[in-house]
Amino acid sequence: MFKIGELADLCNISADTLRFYEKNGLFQASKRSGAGYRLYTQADKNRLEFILTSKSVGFSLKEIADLLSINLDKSNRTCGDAKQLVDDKLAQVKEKLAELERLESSLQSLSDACCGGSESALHCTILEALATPKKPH
Amino acid sequence: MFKIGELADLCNISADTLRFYEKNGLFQASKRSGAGYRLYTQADKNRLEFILTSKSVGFSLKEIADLLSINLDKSNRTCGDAKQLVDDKLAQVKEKLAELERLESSLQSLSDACCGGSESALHCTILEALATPKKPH
DNA sequence: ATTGACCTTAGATCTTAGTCTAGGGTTTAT
DNA sequence: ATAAACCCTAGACTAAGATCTAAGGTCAAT
Ligand SMILES: [Zn+2]
Ligand SMILES: [Zn+2]
Ligand SMILES: [Zn+2]
Ligand SMILES: [Zn+2]
Repeated sequence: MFKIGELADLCNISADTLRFYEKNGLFQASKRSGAGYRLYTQADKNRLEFILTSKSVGFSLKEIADLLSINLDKSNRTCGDAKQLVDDKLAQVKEKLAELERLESSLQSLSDACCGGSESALHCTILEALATPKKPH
Repeated sequence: MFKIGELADLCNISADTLRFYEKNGLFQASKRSGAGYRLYTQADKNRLEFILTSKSVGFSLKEIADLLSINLDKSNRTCGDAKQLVDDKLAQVKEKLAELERLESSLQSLSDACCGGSESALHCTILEALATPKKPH
């Protein structure tokens, strides 16, 4: 059994984060000691690793709760259920990517057009471009 | 002169947002009416358009404040000053892009490996992969 | 003269994922 | 037996960019 600080160290997160996950219903210690200390089992640690791996591929805590509920009830849930969550997330990520690519290209154009020199910015193409209203897309 | 609602409509934002920008030092009405109503000039509108265009290429409000201060004092600032802000932002955007591309590829692998069918999720490769601790990169 | 649309302020609330503090109890080692 | 290191709770605070609410004042038209 691990105390909260031990588990936190093992998983490279803080004890505060573990308490936060608990408060948000993601993750509870299996037991408490006589003094009220949280005591985590290996199974608890596995569940936490599931959470952290999910986080590392971009899922929010709310989405991770959904993944966990599928994982907890595997035999009554389908591959389709799991894949749906992944595909929804993938779609979100692609959307953000597209937006960031748009920003990247706008910024690159701004940067390319400006000499970046040390003369005054009176005719700076960046400032001129930013002062020009853009039609909404 | 525009009242706050008029300017907001013209620029497709809310009056609340204009008050919020004011509170954050980005943007103030040139005048107030006898009753205390904000009154905006065409120059105010130009400044707002600068803000909104900057926002649309990804600058935060804090960064926009920097851009505005360069724009307001053009003759004492340099192209290099302006370009620096753009290049810093570009670097940030590229960083986020790289992270999102990493997420995209992880999610795509998860999705590709799962049949997505309607049988039980007992052997779902997605759930298996998420249960496998990842070494930190 | 009263309705409705508009404006004012200060302050609360939202989202996300925590971090930090205060005030106190427990365990371990010296 | 006492200090260090750990744990507990509840609740406040952070960033960012708004949005919403309450309570009230103003303006145009009927
Ligand atoms: Zn130049
Ligand atoms: Zn320039
Ligand atoms: Zn399957
Ligand atoms: Zn599957």
